[in-house]
Amino acid sequence: MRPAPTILHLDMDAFFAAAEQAAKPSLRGKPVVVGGLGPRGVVSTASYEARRFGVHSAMPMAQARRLAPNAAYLVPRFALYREVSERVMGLLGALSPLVEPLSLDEAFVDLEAGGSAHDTASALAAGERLRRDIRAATGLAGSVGLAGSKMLAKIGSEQAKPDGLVLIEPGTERALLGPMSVRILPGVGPATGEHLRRAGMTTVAHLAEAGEDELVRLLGKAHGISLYRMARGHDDRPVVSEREAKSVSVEDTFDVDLHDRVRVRAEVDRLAERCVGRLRAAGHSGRTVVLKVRRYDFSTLTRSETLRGPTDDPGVVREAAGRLLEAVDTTGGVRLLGVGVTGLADYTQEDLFAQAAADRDRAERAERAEAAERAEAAEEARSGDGAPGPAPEAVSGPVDGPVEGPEALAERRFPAGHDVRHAVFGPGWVQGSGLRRVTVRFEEPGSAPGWVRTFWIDDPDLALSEPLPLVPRTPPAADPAEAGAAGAGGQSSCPASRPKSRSESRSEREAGRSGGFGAGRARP
DNA sequence: TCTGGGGTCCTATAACCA
DNA sequence: TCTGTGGTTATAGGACCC
Repeated sequence: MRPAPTILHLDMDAFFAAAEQAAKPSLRGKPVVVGGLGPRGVVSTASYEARRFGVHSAMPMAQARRLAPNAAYLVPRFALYREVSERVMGLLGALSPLVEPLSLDEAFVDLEAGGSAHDTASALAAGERLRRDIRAATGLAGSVGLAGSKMLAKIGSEQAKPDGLVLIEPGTERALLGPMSVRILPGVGPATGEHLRRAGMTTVAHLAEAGEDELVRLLGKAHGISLYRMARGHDDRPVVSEREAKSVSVEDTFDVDLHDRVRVRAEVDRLAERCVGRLRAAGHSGRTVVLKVRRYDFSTLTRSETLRGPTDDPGVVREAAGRLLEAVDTTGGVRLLGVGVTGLADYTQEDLFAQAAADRDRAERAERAEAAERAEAAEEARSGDGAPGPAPEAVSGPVDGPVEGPEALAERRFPAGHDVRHAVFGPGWVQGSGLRRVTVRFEEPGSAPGWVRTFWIDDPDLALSEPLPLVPRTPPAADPAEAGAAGAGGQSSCPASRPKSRSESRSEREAGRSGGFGAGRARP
């Protein structure tokens, strides 16, 4: 018996960028790029408008800026995305108790387990209803794939993008998959793709023809077997709702490579503290401490140490990470450091020596911290190419990348894209900051595109604020005026009375279907 | 101006033990 | 006692995913 197409895969379209566009009316229909804005940042998400310039996820931000110099560049606001995600996941939960979130913007749902679909027609109806509900609740578009397996449902949602639904009828898998690139299959990334290409296999059909033995020979047992099954359209992985975390880790890439051992050690200490903070917040302890070092040449190595029992003691993790660091050659410079804990448990074994060790450690750390301050100054002198001295405010701040001048200070206090509130002008968001000034655009999710104004960063009337909901939490009862402004997908009713600039006209053309959105103003 | 951050899973090798 | 075998752990690295 063929399975009914009752596995649903939801993928929100350009999620981070779309959420920012919904929050900021002037960005609708415009290229928006969300990601790290530092010198070594990469793109998290590009809006569809930005993708037309060739910008895509994981691309170095510098390259994105070259391709789309006029796009809006924003740092991610996870608090906002989490909130939207929770609303979406809530809607999925209403369809079935079997929901498997893959990330903030993606999930599988077993519709049959929830009794919300049992055949093609009912699955289609549930999928379309879900897309409508998501749009009503969040203002955002999500694409849906429906199929008899996870793999095919995911391929379906991929094909449905943007803002669509695709159902893959059971029985049509082989014909559909055959001509597709091997890269469509889960687990085939750049390395495996290249490996297969060298063996003459570029399409899914090639894999199915090659046979299991050949794929196992090429890729190893687990990978070979699973890939052969997938290539033939077989995938019986169940939707699992609860997954236990297996590790917790934090890592930082530095704007400038670290050369000084003392500074490196101080950073490892900080990361260990942060890691344990997260570990504890999750109610876990862990037994194996992992240190990760990426060197100046991007070569990455990890060193790990397994303790006698699980711990959530910051001193113990710090010490272990410090010991691991001692075995690593960092001459030449360190680009990234990370500290992680695996072998998670939900209890700790009170280590009798932990207390004593922590005491000893504290004394050592105090010494190191002093030395680190000196080293940091030296680091800056080496790499600063004439950068101005540290701003007074920066000195008391946490050790975090190079000492900042006035430019970086404003950027950190008012990160691009974050919500602010002005005592007189009300809610808005940071359009840009630097040289001790902040430029704010005064608009909010339901409003018309707003105007901009620039303030000094120490303006007492200006403060960062929490993200505003994209759609009002409790929709007002059928008031036509209100519904028009905030209801369906942020269709802000904004007449553009001002003549459009050339770049705006182009953006709107490129925006295609979303052309009804407000014009806004050109970015400075 | 090359290349983030937080994960998962798999493989190979070595050590240890019965 | 020597040798082989097989299982489990620890460790390191790599690929992949969003």
